[in-house]
Amino acid sequence: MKSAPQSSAPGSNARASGGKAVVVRGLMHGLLRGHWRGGDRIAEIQAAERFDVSRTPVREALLELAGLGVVELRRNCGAVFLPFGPKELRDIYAVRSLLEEEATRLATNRIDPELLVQLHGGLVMLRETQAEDSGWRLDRRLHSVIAAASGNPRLAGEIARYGDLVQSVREVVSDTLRHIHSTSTADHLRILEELQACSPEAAAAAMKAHLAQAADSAVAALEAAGTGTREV
Amino acid sequence: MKSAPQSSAPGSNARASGGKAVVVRGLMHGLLRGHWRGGDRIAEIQAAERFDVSRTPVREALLELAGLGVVELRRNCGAVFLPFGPKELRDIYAVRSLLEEEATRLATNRIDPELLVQLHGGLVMLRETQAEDSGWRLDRRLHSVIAAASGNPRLAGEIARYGDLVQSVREVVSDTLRHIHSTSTADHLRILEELQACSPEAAAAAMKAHLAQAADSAVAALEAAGTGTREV
DNA sequence: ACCTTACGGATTGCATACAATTTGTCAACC
DNA sequence: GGTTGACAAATTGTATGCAATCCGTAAGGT
Repeated sequence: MKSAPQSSAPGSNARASGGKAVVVRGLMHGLLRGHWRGGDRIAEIQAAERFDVSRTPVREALLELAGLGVVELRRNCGAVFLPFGPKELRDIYAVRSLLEEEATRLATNRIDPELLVQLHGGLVMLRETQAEDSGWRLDRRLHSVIAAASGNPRLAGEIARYGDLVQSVREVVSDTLRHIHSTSTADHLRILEELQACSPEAAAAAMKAHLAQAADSAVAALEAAGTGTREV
Repeated sequence: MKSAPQSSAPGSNARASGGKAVVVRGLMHGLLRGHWRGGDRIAEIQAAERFDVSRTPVREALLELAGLGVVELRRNCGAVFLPFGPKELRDIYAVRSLLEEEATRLATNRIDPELLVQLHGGLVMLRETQAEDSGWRLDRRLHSVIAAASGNPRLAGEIARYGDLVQSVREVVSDTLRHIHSTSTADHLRILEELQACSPEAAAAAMKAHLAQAADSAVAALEAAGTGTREV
C-alpha cells in the first residue's frame, strides 16, 4: 500500500529542503509514529516512491540513519529498522548521560569562566521572559559549550551526534514536549553553578539528574505520540 | 597514478575487488599513513579515479566514514578529513574506555556464568598454544559478549562501532602491532575474574587498565607507521 | 579606487540505466 | 516423499549523465 497521504506535502517542491534530509526525517517520523516497526525491511524503491525521490537519496539517507544507529544495513540484503520504543529511548539517554557526565567532569577547571557568565545570563533572561520558543537553542548551546570544553573533540562529536538524534525525536513528538524547557532551566542553572564552583563530581551529578529528567519527559512524549508503537 | 583505461564500456569487467569497502579502507589507509592530513578536502572525482571506481561508492564511503567520525561532510561543500594523529587516537580510546567501563559495570551480575567459563577456557588455551594469529578474534568476542551482557543494545552498538574503528586502525598499522595480544591476555583474564567475583567497580577498573595499555600500544604503532603524520 | 554584479568553471546532489548478487520457486533426482 | 539443483524474479551495488549550487574572476557602475 502506497497511498502516500503525506508524500511530499508541498507537491513537487520537495527539493526546497533537500532530498536526503526529507527522507531521513520521513523515515524517522514513520518509525517513531509506528508506521514501521523494528525488524521491518526497508525496500529502497518503495521508500523512493513514498517520498517522491529516486533511490540515490534513499540510499544515502539509510547510510546516515545507520550511522545514527536507527537502521541496520546488511550487505546485499537491504536495510531493516531497529526497534525504537521507550526502552530504546531510555538506552539512548543512558549513553548520552554517560558521555555528557564525563564531558562535564572534564570541562570543570577547563571551561572559560566568561562563557559560564554568558550562559548564566542567558538562562536568567530566558527564565524571566518566558521565551520558551527559543529555549532549545540555549539548551543545545549549553550542552555544546560544555562538550567542547572537555578538550576531547571526539567526545564532543559523539555528544553532538546524540544531541542531533534526540532533536530528531523531539521534532516528531514535539506536540507534547513543549513544557519541559521551563523545568530544565533550573537544572541548567544548577550545572553552571557547580561548574563555577569547580566541583567535577557535583557538576556531573547535576548533568546526570538533568538528563534523567529529560529522559522521563521524552519517554512520556514518545508513549503519547507513538500510538501504535509496540516492540517485539 | 591512474592511467588505467577503466574502459568503462559496459562490456568490460575490469572490477578489481570493487566497491565501497575498498574506498573506505583506502581513504583510512591514506589518512593514517599521512598521505592526507586533517583539513584536506576530498574531491569525489579524484578519489574515484584514485581507486578506479565511480563516484557512487566514493560518496557512500564518505558517508560511512562520516558516521565513524573520520571525515566531516558539509552540504554542497564536499568532505574534509578530520585530524587523526596520536592525540585523536587517545581521544578515541578515552571514549571507548568510557563506554566499555560502563558496559562492564552493567554486565556484572547479568552475564551468563557459562559464557565466562567458556571465554576463560579459550583464553587459557590461547595462552598455552601461543596462537597469536587468532588472538584478535577472541579479543573482539570477549568485548562483544561483555557489551551484549550490559542489557543496553545501544551501548553495545556504540562499543561495536568503536571496535570496528580501532580494528580499521589496526589493519593499517598491523605491521608493528603483533605483540600486544600476548600481553593483553593477562588483562582479559583479570577482567573475567572480576566479573566472576561480581565486583562491578573492580571489573570496570580492569577494563580501564586494559584499554589504557591498548591505547599506548596503538599510539606507539601509529607513531611508528604514520611517518609524516603531523597535525595542525 | 572600491564595491557591486554578472559570468565561467568546477563540484556536489540527484536521476536513471545497467550489472551482480540474493531469494523464492519449481522440477528433477535420490 | 524429501532433498537438491537450476532457473527466474526481485533487489542491491555500481556507472554515468544531467541539473543545481558554490567559488573565483572580471567587468561595470558609483
